[in-house]
Amino acid sequence: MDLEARGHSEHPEALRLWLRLLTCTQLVEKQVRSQLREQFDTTLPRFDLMAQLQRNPDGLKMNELSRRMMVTGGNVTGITDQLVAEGLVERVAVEGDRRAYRVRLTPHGCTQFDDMARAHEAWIVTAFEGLSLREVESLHKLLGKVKQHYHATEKEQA
Amino acid sequence: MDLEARGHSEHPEALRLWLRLLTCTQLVEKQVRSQLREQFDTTLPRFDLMAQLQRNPDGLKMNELSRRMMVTGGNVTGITDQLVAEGLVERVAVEGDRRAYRVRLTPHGCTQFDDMARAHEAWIVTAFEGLSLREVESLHKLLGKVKQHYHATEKEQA
DNA sequence: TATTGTTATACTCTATAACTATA
DNA sequence: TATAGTTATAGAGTATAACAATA
Repeated sequence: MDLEARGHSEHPEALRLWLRLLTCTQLVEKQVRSQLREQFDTTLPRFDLMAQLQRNPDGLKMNELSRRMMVTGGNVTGITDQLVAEGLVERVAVEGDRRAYRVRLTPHGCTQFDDMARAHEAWIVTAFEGLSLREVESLHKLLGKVKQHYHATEKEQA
Repeated sequence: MDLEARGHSEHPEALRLWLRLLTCTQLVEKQVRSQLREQFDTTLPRFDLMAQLQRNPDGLKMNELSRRMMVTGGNVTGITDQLVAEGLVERVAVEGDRRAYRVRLTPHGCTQFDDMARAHEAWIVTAFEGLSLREVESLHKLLGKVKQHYHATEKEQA
C-alpha cells in the first residue's frame, strides 16, 4: 500500500498530510468494516446510524440522521428500513407533526449495539496503541482545527 | 454533521480520535470527489491510479497497482479498462513474463493528470489552511506513527 | 502447482429527482 | 408554497470466486 506516492508539488506539505490522513483512515476503516461484517454481519453505515441513536435515546428525525451521517435522506430511509425489518430500531410518531418520524433503538437494538460498540472500541484502541495518550490528544486537537476550519468556510459559502 | 456523537466508553480517547479522524477525512474526501466530478468528470480511484503511474513513469504491474491502491485485482482491471478506452493510460508487455502487463500513462494522460494534480493540490491546501506549517508537520508525523504501527502489526499477523 | 490478470456476479452505498402527505 | 419523508433509478465501488494463460 502506498497512497502516499502521489504528491509532488511546490506546496507539498499539505498534500503529503492529506495522503497520509487518507491512508490511515482507510487502514482503520477497512479493518472496522471487515470485522463488523465478520463478527456482526453488519455494515459501517448501519453501525453509524445505531450509534447516533444510542447517543440520542429519545430518537432522531430522519433529516437529523441525514445531516449527522452526512448522507442524503433516501439513504437514511433505506438503512432505517433494514434495521426496522430486523427489529433493531423503530419509527415512532412525532406529535404535532404528522409528516415526521422519530427513529430510536428498540431494547433489542440497544443490547445488540452495546455488544458491537464494545468490540468496536477494542479494535480502535488497538489501531492507535502505537501512540501515547499525549499523542492521541494532540492528534485529536489538531484534527479539531481542521474540522473547525471546514465548518467556518462552509458558512462562508452558504 | 456529527459523527463524533458516537462514542462513550471507558477508554474514550482513542474512540474520540477515530471519530474525528473519520469526520475530517470524509469532509475533505467528499469535496475532492465532487470537484473531480464537476471539473474533470472523473473519480477518486481513477485519479489515484493515474497518480500512482505518474510517480512510476515506467509503469506498474496490475498486482502492484492493486496493492498500492488497496483494492482487489478485478477492480484495477475495471478502472484501467476505462482509462485505456479514453487514451489516458496504456498496457505494455513485460518482457520475460507473458502473463503480466505494465500499465503506464500515455503522453495525453500525463498532460491531463498534471492539470488535475494542480487543481487537486489547491483544494487540499485550502482544506488545511486552518493549520500552521508546524501543525501540518506535527499532524503528518503523528499519523506516521499510526501508519507505522499498522504495518508492524500487519506483519505479526502474516 | 502457483501466479498474473480477467471475467462474472452480487451487494452496499451513494446522489438525484420525482413523488406523497402534511404544514 | 415549503417541508418531511419515501420511492425509483442509475452509477460507483467493492469483494468473491471461477476462469484462462503462462510460469
